[in-house]
Amino acid sequence: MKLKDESKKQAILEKTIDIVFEKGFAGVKMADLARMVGISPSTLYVYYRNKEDLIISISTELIKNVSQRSNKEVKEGLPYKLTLKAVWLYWLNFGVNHSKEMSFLQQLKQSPYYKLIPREIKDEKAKLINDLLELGKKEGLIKKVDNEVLSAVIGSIMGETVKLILAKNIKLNENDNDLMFSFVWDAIKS
Amino acid sequence: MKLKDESKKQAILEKTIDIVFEKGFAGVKMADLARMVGISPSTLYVYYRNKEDLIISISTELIKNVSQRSNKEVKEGLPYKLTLKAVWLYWLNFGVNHSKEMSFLQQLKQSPYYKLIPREIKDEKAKLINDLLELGKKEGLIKKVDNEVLSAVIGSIMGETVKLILAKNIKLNENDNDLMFSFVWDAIKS
Amino acid sequence: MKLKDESKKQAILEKTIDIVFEKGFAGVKMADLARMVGISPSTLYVYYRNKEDLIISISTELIKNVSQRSNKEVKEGLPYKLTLKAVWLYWLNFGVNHSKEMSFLQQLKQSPYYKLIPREIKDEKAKLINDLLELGKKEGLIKKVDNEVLSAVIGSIMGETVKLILAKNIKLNENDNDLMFSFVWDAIKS
Amino acid sequence: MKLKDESKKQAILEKTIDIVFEKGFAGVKMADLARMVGISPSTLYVYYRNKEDLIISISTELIKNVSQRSNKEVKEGLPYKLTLKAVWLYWLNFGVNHSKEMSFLQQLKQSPYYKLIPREIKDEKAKLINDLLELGKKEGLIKKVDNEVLSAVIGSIMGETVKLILAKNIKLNENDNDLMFSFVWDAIKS
DNA sequence: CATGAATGAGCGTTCATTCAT
DNA sequence: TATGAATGAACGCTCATTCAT
Repeated sequence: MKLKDESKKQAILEKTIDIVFEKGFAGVKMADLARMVGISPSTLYVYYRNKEDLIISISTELIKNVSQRSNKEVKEGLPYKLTLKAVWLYWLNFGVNHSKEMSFLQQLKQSPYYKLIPREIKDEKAKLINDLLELGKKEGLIKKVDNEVLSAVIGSIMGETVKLILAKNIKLNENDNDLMFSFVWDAIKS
Repeated sequence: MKLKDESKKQAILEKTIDIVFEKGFAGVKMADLARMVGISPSTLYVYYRNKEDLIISISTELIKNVSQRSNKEVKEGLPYKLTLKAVWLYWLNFGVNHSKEMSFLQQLKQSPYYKLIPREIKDEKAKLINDLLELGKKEGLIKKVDNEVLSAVIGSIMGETVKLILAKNIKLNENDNDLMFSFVWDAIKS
Repeated sequence: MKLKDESKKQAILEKTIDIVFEKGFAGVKMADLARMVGISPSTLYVYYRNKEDLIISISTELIKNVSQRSNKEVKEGLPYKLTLKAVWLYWLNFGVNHSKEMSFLQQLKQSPYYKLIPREIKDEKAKLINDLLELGKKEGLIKKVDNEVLSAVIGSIMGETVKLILAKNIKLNENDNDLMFSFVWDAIKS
Repeated sequence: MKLKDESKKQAILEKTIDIVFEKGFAGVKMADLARMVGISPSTLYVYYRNKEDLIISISTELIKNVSQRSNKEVKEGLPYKLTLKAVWLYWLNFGVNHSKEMSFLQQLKQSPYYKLIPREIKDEKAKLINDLLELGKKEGLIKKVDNEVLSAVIGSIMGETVKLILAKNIKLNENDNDLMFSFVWDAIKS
């Protein structure tokens, strides 16, 4: 398998996500990863300085990707609750359709690598939801609680919801969407 | 250091929890653990067949302990919401006062060891809350949703809440209790 | 080959010296060394924390050994020149009969490990000769030059002399001894 | 960076000497060297078959350079001791002013590469001093000892002297010159 | 019961070298 | 001539596990 430049980096990224999904961060072995990509272990070190750099770079790339995409879900002019719902649904769908990436990001937060990711990258990911929550609080629509608490609650509900949807192999219909969002909305609305 | 059987097993359990709290499951090294307990690495194999057996046994023991304790919190004759709140508060307090055990159980769920724990043990942990949720649904007080979904939501909110309380070093007062429980109740009530 | 404790450490020491003699410090490979001693590479790490620790420990041991032995060569009551000659001859003989150890110590000085050896160990080795040189200067017998210069000159002459004796397979007789010492004495006498 | 053949070879030579001075022969990494020269590692293989060839070629070049230069220091008609002193001083000055090259040549002698250098090149370096020593012996001025012994003594004293001068940052004045040379002369004179 | 000694299997990483362009 | 990409062969080191005592 002779792939070129960027596509090889892409392959490394994908296979790493696969491994983390199946075996967690501790299961990422450079030799295994290389074999899955179809390259020599030493070739990995052409692209990344070491394992840590590989994980951090891939994490950063992933966070940037999903952050950019979810920003596009915010349409002007919608009522607050619907905007929040749109973002929520986007993330829920993303989580269901990109469960490996979602799993990667969740496991990342509890891995020792998380603290090594540049603050600006982390902030980028949190900015959209934080802005939304601030707006909701200013309009008196949601509980006046620390953003960290609110977004942790939302995030954890979403994570578990995605896991359960996937585990039970449910297709999301309109009713399901409403139900799932009601957990969030009811939890945080004032 | 001369310890009798059971107290040595207890020491192993405690030190393992300490390590998982500080470094996660990947940080549990048989040699380190033995040193912390004050015994030889080979002695660990007198008590447990191998590392997996050690982790599984300790996890099982821990789950049994906390399950038994929370059962005692259910008093007869209280209104439903208050019973649920009592259980919630018990767990919240437990999480705050036994943060290491709590952390262990949370990390366990995402570790490769979780799937190796006997189903009956996992069920035992879930039984109390499942019974409570069934009751609530029968009385029409909470959303008619799969118990797994509901308990996952409750569990995840609690986990994050405990984390935040500990991170911010907040003492729980009556108002905080009410606020935190409102997240849960508002989320699941019908 | 099943050796016990101290004899195994001794075997590691000897084989390490052999390797340094034949291939220099850069040629010391943990796996090679282990094979030569007849143990597993990981067993080396039972005795030494890592390669650096192994080299430093062995160097320290060696320096201590030879320092102690040469101290015994100083007899009271001899004229200064003869005392110096006795020490010199002791070292020359030691160098010829323990050429591997000698080579080890010389190569050590130019290896990156030298700076990691505790100062007190290095001082111990230099103390005897420094004391002798100080005495010689006080009695007006040798050049009033920095001890470091003098001992470097003596040491370098000795090192080269030993090398040449070995290369040419010369047996030392009384005349040779006198000749070799004359290099040193003539160089430093005032 | 566009360099012509010879100047690129010169750059490789200089940077190699720099590396050996700073980190020793074991510290010469083809990739590092290439980066310092401003070329690609593979370009090194356009100029040299492999690392060994590179080291040997550079060593040979260096030996030739310094041999040629010191030959010019021998003026006809001077008394023997002064001729020897002139050569000695030339080398001492060379060692102090070209400490990197000097260090390279000294380290070379103890590196595994030394035995791979053609005998004729080594002889070329020794020829001048050997001729001088032969002359001295014929005139009955210096000890009738093997040239190798004598030149090793002279060389080792010089090496240490240069090291000490550099370490102590001494400027050479007339007295110092005399003192240092006295070590040599006193050692070898008959 | 307890352990000191030993190890095999594996991991992350380095580096001289090759090769198609 | 020059090089970017790739790699095989090592190397230092870790760690769960075994075994004789």
